[in-house]
Amino acid sequence: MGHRVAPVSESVAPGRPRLLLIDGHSMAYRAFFALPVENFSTTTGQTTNAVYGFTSMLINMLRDEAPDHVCVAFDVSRQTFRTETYAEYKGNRSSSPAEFSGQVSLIKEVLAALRIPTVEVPGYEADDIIATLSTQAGREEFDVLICSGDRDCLQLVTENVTVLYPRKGVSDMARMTPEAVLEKYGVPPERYPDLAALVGETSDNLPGIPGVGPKTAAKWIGMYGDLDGVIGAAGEVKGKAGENLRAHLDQVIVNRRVNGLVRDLELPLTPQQLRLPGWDREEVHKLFDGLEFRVLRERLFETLKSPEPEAEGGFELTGERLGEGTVGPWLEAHATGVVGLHLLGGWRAGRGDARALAVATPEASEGDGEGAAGAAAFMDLETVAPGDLAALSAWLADPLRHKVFHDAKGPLGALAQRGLPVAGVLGDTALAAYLCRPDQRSYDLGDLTLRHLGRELKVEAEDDGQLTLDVSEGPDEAEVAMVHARAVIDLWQSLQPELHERNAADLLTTLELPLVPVLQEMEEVGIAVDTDALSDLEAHFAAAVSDAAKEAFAVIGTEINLGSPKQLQTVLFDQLGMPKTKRTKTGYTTDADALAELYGKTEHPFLLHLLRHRDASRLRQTVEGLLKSVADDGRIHTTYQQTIAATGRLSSTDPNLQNIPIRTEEGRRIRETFVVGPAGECLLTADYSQIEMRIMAHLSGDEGLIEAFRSGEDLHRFVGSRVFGVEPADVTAEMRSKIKAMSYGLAYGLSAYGLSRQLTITPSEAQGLMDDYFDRFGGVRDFLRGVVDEARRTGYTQTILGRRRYLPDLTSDNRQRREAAERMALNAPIQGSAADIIKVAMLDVDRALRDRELKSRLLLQVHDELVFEVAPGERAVVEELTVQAMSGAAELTVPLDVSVGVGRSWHEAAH
DNA sequence: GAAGATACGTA
DNA sequence: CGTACGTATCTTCT
Repeated sequence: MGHRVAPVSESVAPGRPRLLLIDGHSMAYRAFFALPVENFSTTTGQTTNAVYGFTSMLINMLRDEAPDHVCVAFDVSRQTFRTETYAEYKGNRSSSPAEFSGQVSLIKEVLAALRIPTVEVPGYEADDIIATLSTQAGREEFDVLICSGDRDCLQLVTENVTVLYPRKGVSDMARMTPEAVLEKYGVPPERYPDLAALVGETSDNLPGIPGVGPKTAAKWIGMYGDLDGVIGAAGEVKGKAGENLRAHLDQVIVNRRVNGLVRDLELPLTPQQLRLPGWDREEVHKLFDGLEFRVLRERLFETLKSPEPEAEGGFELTGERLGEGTVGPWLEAHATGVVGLHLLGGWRAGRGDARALAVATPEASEGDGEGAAGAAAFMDLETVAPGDLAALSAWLADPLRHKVFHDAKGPLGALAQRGLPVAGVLGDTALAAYLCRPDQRSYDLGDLTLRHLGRELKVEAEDDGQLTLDVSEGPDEAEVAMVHARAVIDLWQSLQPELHERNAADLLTTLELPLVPVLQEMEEVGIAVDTDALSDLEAHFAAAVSDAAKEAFAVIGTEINLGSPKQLQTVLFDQLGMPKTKRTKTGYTTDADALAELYGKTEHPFLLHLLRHRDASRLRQTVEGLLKSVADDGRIHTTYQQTIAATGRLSSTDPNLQNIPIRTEEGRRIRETFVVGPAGECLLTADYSQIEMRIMAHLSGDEGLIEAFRSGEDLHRFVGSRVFGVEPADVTAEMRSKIKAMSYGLAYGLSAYGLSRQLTITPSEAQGLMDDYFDRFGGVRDFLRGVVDEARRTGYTQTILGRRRYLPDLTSDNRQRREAAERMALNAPIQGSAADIIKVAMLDVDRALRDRELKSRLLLQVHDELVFEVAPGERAVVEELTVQAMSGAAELTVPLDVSVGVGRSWHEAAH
């Protein structure tokens, strides 16, 4: 037998005991319909959607409500005292689907493994058990929560009894308190069965009074006090409703007899005996293995493990400001193992300034006593004595002295620019946390220490209970910096197991971490800009904007703000009476697609001017932004974000150089202003051709697609010839563009409907096109399906380098969220593998440039493209080693083609 | 002034 | 009812 784990309850603050009562059947049935049957079956063919949904709901309850007593009640059979009273009771219910029936016993097994008591009583329903327990518990000072999809339970609601009624699926619950019941139904909880008797309950096959809904029923109960009052006054109720009431009095009385819950059953257990005894880890493992519940298992263990020590306070500190002559000795004494570093200073856009450095050793290293405090030191880099600086410099540059930073890119650059290059960077806590959970929005050090260490990022206050006079004086800069360094090293150590569990340790060491200095240098170098040309462009686009605005105003006769969607809607739909477009949250869309469609319908010239205005002001705004970003050296230094995109891509900010226009002629003029610097020979761009489709071919192993890439034929032409059954030469431009749209759409989880919208064909034509595609490229279909299935089983997707993306929503009972997660699951391995590959290429190129001591530099990365500034005389060698590095970055079953171009501007270097 | 919504540029 | 981003602008709320 497995060892017991302490129940959640023991950690909950003392107070009134909390009892959770669940209607097992009702919730299981809800779960069954909330989750798609076809997505939940084990390899042996057992359907598990209801078990999954129920267990998921249960885990959420245990986590969010932290009950210390729990009971799940089940119905025994359909024969109850109610069917004796009223033979038709629930007579309308068809027998439950075959896939459902078998799952109830599995749910009972889950409950058994969790040591959650279940109760059932022949002749009675789960609701009666719940009613009895909640009545008893109410007398014994419990707070009671009832989880049931049966509205009859609402009669049990009191100040201390709340019903959680599922709104949608099994995760979205309405908290029905007395106030909520009154608000929703217009009667207090104890009168609810009176109301239900009048209105009827379809799901129980209890007919109500025709023409009487909750509003009328609530009004009557309000007037006559309760059902007896209503019945007594039946004679005086006027109108059709009154007639119907008199005609159906018998049914109403039956209804009321049947829907009242029994509160005094003989039960084998009292509320006190429902206390959770702790659960059986081993049995849960065995059971979940059989059910193939990987994600749920993790959620369960995460939820029910000894709860997080909630922000147990901050960090204790034993640290010192290093004075003259002490830096070398301190480092020798303390900084021999891995240490955390925290730099004070500033850095952005590749430039940095390092003012002071804090170093901390782990809080408790092996061999030390329990809670032994590590050492910490602080040194001011601006005032440090030459001898100390030399010692620090040697230590920083020593690759055998292992260091960990949080978000190293800025600090490494800042230190290097102060003449202190750093080697031996073993880790980066921001990158580590990102690789473990790439969907997080922030990897702020404070958030991470709270999340992983359960501690606030602050200096532990001296708790001597005394008020000091100078309350305003907090910890000084050095203390704060040392605490940060301590947090970094403690966090690093606590991240290790997770890093290995999630297969991310190698990815960190061999890919993301080595990329840090590469990105740092790209930012520092920047790209040269022809500011004069850029200013000319600004004027040009500004003129186009006011031109278009003038003409637009002339057409409609008023001057509105063309940038305001709200004002546009007034003009388009109210004043000009155009047909309504697709809905947005606040009205109707005025996006470019919709405007073009409107123009097709109305040919109204205002639309043309508006579109021109949009284009021109967009371009002007882009140019303005770029002009503002030009640094004193005449170059733009973007910042690359390495922990933002959940798929593993980089992103670029301040300014974003990954979305510089290229599609339109006017837009491309902006690319002409990105130029080679004065000392360079030219710019060189190198990009992967169709890398995502190649990855699709590789991952799917589809013979047809692989052949397409090996044949050297134009991809879309080749695929088109297969899909349409014609010779490649006979693939028309229209056929080719349809195929192109579909091929790319597949990698995004495009639906037939979406494809039809994009190609302006009917959904069934689009479906036909997709069917033909998959007939010819069945491997692609199998692959896409397999990706989602596997992700649902394991909880994550994987790239070719093992980069994971966790998608818990794949098993959400909310269809929108689930389908969104499915599309992410389709896309993540493809987009992410492409990101892996180009990162490998960047490392290889950087190493090659360094090894050969070339002066040319990598400047930009735009997802599948690299931009270099080529030093005089190096064009051929840079081209050669770039192609080498990029096409050799991964071994795929298809070649990785790279195309290269050179020119004085980014535009000219395109190809 | 912050926050949300809308629109749109790239791969 | 197509993935991944960043930025500018307008609107609404605090």
